[in-house]
Amino acid sequence: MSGSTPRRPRRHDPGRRDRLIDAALTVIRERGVAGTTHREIARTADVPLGSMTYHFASLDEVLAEAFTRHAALVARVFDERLSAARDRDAAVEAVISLVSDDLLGSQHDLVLSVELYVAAARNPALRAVTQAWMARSRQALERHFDATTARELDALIEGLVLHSALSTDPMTPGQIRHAIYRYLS
Amino acid sequence: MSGSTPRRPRRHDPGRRDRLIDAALTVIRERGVAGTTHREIARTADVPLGSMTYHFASLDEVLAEAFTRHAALVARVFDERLSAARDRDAAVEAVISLVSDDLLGSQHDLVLSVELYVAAARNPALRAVTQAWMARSRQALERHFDATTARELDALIEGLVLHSALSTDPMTPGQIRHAIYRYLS
DNA sequence: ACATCATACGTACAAGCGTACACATCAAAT
DNA sequence: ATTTGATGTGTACGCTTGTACGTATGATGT
Repeated sequence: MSGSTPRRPRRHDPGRRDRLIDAALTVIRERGVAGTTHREIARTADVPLGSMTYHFASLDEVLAEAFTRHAALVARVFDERLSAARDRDAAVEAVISLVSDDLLGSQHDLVLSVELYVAAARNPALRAVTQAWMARSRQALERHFDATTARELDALIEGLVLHSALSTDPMTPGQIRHAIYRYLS
Repeated sequence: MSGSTPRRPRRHDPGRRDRLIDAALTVIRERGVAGTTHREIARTADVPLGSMTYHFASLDEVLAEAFTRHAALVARVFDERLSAARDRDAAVEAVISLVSDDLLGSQHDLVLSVELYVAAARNPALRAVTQAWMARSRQALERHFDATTARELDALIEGLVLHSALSTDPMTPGQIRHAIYRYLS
């Protein structure tokens, strides 16, 4: 008999704030920023609504933290891939793999990035997140390319990924490789 | 004395639907898709709220029509610039001017495009609009470049514009030119 | 002059939202 | 054992939203 209602035995769990940020990312991925609400995040993380206002001052704060985490994750992948390359040829291959495997591999995360761009266009706090992220990926590229090339290459990558992700007919790894090689002459 | 309340003498005006779509575009530019509501559009166009539900079945329909119009406007600029070019060199200059002057010139319209991308990621109806638009700009490029080059160049343009628009330190026309020339070897 | 009916208007409503806040709970300090 | 204060919970409020719908209006065909 006893409590058939699934109890919520979760008093005092440290790291709940972290889980909420992860839940927020999940919700943004699935429903977009527009569909991201306190209630939806709480439901996803299986915590009561009140928990949101306890841990965050506002919904904007949640969004900012979620995007910061997303940016950090993507930036880390950039760093790892590029720091493993030991010469320029390897760096070029790393970039191609980055685009083909990491960025285009997970459609979800790409949309997340574009959502961040849009949100940043309206919200100055998020703008800082976007810029820090851009700066970091450019910096990773500068390990192997001069500053101008890094910037242009970064833009090309952005365009290829965006174009690809929104098209019904995404670019194949071979086409990605072709475009990058052509740019790098 | 008489009626200090500004009257609304606007019975029977044909083309109101069109004006509403324009007003919607204005609102999207200024407040983003998230801040676009029936009431805000009505206020901008100076028509009563009821007029919205009379002319459009839903808010999504308004958004779709607004984005379609935006896409058509941008595509037209592409066509005009590129059809005026008579040889490949002129086409390259046209592309550079397109990016530097038309796209980067109006910050607002750029954000509008990115908003469309995001909206398209969630809404299949808008996805069709985005794709038709992409197809058309690629087709304009194909007047002067082979299909592969057109696609890659289109992506590069997208990346340059996006990157530039979101950066505190946008690219100068000179930098745009440099990037495009480098890609086109 | 009159009837008709597409067009336009104002208002109301249910749903969902962010946020506030009083109360419950429990780990740690005394 | 008792106190205390941080942490967690449930509920309620005020607001905005999309949309529906009954009524008003006036151009048009007769």
